[in-house]
Amino acid sequence: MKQNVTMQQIADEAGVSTATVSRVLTGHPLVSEATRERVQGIIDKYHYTPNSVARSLVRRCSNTLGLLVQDVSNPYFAQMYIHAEQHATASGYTLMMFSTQSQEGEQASVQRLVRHGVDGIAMASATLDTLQINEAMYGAVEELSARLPIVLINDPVAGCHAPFVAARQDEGFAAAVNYLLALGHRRIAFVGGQEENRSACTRCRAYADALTAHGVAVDPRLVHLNGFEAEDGAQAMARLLAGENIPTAVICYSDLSAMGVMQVCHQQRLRIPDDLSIISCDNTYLSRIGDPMLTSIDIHPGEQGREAIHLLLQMIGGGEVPPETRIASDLVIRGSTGRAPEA
Amino acid sequence: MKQNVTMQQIADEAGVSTATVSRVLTGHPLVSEATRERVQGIIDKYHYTPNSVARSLVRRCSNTLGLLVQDVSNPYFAQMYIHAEQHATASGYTLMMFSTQSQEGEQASVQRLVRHGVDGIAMASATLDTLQINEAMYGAVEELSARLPIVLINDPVAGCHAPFVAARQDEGFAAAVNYLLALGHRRIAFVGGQEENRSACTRCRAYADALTAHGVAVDPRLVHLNGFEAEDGAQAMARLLAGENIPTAVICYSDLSAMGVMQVCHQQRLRIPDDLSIISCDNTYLSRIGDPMLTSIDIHPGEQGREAIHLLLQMIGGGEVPPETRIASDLVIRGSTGRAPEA
DNA sequence: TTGTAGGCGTTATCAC
DNA sequence: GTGATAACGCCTACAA
Repeated sequence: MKQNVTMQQIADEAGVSTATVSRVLTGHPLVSEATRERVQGIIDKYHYTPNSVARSLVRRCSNTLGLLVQDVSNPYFAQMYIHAEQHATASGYTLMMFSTQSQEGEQASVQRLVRHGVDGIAMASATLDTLQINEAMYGAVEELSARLPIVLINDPVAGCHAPFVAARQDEGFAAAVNYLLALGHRRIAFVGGQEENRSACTRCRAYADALTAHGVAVDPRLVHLNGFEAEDGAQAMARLLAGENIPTAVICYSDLSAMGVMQVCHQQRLRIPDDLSIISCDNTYLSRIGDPMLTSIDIHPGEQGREAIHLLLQMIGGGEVPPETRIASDLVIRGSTGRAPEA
Repeated sequence: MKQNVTMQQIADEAGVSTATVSRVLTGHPLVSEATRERVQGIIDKYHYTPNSVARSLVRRCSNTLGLLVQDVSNPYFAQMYIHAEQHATASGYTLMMFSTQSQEGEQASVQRLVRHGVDGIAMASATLDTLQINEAMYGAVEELSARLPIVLINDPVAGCHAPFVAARQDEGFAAAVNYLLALGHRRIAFVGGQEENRSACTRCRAYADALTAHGVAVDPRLVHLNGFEAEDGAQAMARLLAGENIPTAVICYSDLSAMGVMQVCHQQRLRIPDDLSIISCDNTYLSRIGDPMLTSIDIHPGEQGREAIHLLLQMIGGGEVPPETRIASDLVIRGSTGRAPEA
């Protein structure tokens, strides 16, 4: 392993001090054109780039940001990451992403980000998206945000004072219900998510509220918060079809849930949207690769990621940021929704 | 922003020198039980963790590894990352992943990893997976691997001497063809990938070779290397169905390609596998969320990632590593393949 | 067993 | 304009 070239060597060869090299590097104005050129020549010759570890140490900032997501293999989070990364890069920062996979890994990941000296952290935390209060995590976040810019990507958490960015999931789901009602549907099911999950509850409550607001009673047999995976969606759909009050439309927690629902519909030869309408949420590419393509609630994961980075940069710059940033949701209409079948 | 606790403060409060604190931290044996406990107490009290930036600087290694992938939103790469990350973490390392999205971003990403002082880099490079020789990239990799452990995740590249890990794509695709031939298929199409892409060529050649080995001529009208996206798969399938020599089976470059193929089949009311058999590659969760589930060639992205990290760690430890590591491919049979329809 | 001192590669504050 | 010099927070001979 060849040693990396150091600033001292550049300085020696250029016959100047390291201070001057440093000035050339950072574009400091007080350096004569002649020396600047000479030094730059040596720098180019060796393809020298300053050691950012040393630089971070003395500058006490690393130009690095952290992003925590639950699972990158979910295109929803992948999208969030990609956009966050682009924004960070465009702003001269490097984004370190960790996919925690499990709630247990979350605190450890935060610790690692901190130790690696990131200048700020955006968290799409799983732990903070549950209803069961996790004191340890709350405390950790509170403590952390006293030392470091922290932005939560989530619905608001009581007791956490970090600014957050979140989609208007409620509006999106209400719009979805209204759209289905307008198409004549009355037996509308909700599939996916989990009882203890805050996002799932928010979405499900928006669904229920929109129904009751239009005088449609919520049938608990049509509500299946049985998990986040495609397979869970499939199971829920199978049970719905085996049940008594068969729905004419299904609203899904996510694209993934919807894929499971679609799978069962195909298996059972249900025609979509003739026999059953489906609306998913997330509007990732998954909503476009099935047949028919899914009408989907776009909660803009990319924008959420981008905005989180934006807020982080503001905070690092010493600016004030609003305690909450809301991203609008849009209902993207595609082929999976249609008029309710004549009863 | 509260200052972080430093080693000096711990030392002061414990009434020892920083050297002793350091020894406690690193588990050095030569420190009395009494002082160790006292120091550890203070450390725990403040939740002190050593600043890893400073540590990296003096140790001249960061316990950090880099992974470059083309696109994390592709579950294939997400899987690779997740397993690589797990292995790195289990080995006391932190993995920094960059999703380059474009070939242009690749070199910049490598540069950033290097500057951030990673101890080694695993690259699932897009640039190195093309047939058109990219001198710049070759040079960069060669130069890099003289200074830093580098592992390529790819088929071998002439002129690059970094060790690589790659799946036996050829075997997987040959097995897929053989399986279809055994089911009586003769008109077998290939869909997805790109002419200039090395992986695509490897897979397509394996497909062609397996066919000719069994005396089946390759019909160029059945080969569509028209892109990597699901949509490209859909277009190819649409063209196949509009063509003269309609296939009874399709082998797809990837799960994504296969999703597009499936989409068109559903649209055109083709029954799978009765009218058409489909085999995909990658065996990500995509292959399990459609109906029917896809028979798929598993090229074990997770194992590739894990193995790449393993090799990197070996190299860092000064060990010798084999120039090439091959991962077997398996054909996972599911519902999308069946006997050829009677002609 | 513990402390002192020097250095890791930069940057920033002074003088000159 | 430029160059010493002192940090930044930690590790490691070497000395005690």
